[in-house]
Amino acid sequence: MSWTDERIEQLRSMWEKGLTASQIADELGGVSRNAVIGKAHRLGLKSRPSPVKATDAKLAKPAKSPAAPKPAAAPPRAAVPAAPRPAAPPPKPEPRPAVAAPPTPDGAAPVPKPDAPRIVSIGPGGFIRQGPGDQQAPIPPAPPRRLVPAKPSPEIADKTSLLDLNDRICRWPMGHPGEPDFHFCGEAVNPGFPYCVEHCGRAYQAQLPRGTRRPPPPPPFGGPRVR
DNA sequence: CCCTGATTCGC
DNA sequence: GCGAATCAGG
Repeated sequence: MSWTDERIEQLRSMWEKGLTASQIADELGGVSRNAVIGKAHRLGLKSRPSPVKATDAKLAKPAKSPAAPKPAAAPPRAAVPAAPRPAAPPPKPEPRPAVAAPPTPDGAAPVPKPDAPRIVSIGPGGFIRQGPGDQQAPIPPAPPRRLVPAKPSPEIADKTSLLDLNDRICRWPMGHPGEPDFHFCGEAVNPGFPYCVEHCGRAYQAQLPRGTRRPPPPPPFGGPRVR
């Protein structure tokens, strides 16, 4: 497997979400946990709570002198033909961070405090969608005033692969990356958005005042795993 | 032992 | 640049 832009973005997103390297490796598939960590460091995004003691700048390490941490003659790294390791085991379930939903007493006035914890929605690839209040500089190119009803397109019997993606078809992932039936929505996009009208509704969700319960939280990657 | 991330270094 | 091997803490 190679690090395509798509996969790098998934790595970034998951890494910043706090998923472990193993989980990320599982989601991406075809890469080891070490590969994920290595790539993350190469990307510059590093240093999340590590079990290993972070070397404090002030703390000098007496045990390790810069003179010769590792002498030249140290070939324990012999190329031993190890047994073929399973390249890509089937992904395993992963604990999804539950959406924070502070209980509001019935009848209580849903007054949104400025610093109240936000309920965020998760988009495909694990992006954290911003609530309306977080939109500092509106990035959406041209939010349409009115959403047209999604037109069903029965002729999408064929799956839309990664190679089929372009600027005009919906990139919403269906299934999970690495799995055999993983594909993309492929519907015509909502103009100005990377997704079709239906999936724009999943990707961009307005934050409703407290107390109002909306049906289902949007699951990333198109839904919970079925195993 | 298991897990984690960090680092090294041959490729 | 990549990632297995290795290290080191929890």
